[in-house]
Amino acid sequence: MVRFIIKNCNIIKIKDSGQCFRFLELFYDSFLFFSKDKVCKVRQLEDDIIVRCEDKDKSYWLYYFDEVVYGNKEVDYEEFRLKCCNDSNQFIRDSAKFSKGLRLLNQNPFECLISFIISQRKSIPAIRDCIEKLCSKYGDRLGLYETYDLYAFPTPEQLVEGYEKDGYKDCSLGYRAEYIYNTSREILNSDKECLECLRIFTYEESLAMLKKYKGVGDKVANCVLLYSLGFKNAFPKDVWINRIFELYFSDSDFPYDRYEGLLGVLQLYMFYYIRNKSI
DNA sequence: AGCCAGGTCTTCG
DNA sequence: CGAAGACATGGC
Repeated sequence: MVRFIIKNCNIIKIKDSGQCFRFLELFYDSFLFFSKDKVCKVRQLEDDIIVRCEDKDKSYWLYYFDEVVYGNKEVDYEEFRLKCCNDSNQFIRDSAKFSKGLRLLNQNPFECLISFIISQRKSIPAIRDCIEKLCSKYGDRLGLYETYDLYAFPTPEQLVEGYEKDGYKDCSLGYRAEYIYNTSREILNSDKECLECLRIFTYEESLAMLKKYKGVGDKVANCVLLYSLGFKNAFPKDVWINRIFELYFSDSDFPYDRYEGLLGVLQLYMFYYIRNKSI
């Protein structure tokens, strides 16, 4: 096991930001986070987090928490947030003030894609519930932590087999089951984990390729680009963002230019703020 | 009972 | 193009 600190990072805000679904609350400041077939334990300090994981997974989790970025330029989150705190629009200022320590994650692309296919017309607790059912039913069992059985996210192969066996029965997926099956099958049949390759294409190219999967529209595709493929300028527009635009911005005066390159971080701040401010 | 949930697909003009 | 309906399921 290895331990390391990530500075200026708030795991409680991250888990409430709607970008990831697989975590387990052990205590108010202590969580297990899951990604693909890996687990780590995270504890919140004042402004930083401590991560504990297997030695071999250290670089995986550093990347997951966007602390180390291969190829791309690293984001100075606090610098960006302070810039947002100076915006002329009050909603942007309030969102940024509320979001100190929040950051984007680099999730596994397949897991992210399936998760956001499930997300359509479901509440966040319902999404989490569906995903956990898929994992415990079709994913590899990782072991026991205290009283919890831990499972990996299913591989494309496991999801293909699972649907052909029982159609994801009892996973509450409804009409999404077929979307998940078709997507998993296409990915399995197209030269292994082609999703990772999308990093090297342009935003427009990768967006178009994701939208070819049935059940993946503009919003889901942008979530996958932003939360798993390093496209930090992707800007998913869901019902909440649309509400924000109606309430706080008159037609097309959103400051896209001012935040060009990191629009996805601003989107995260606004989504997190509108969903959590009253709590 | 009826509406909504981090939408997308199909169909029709 | 843009608008309108359909789509499974569960919670309130």
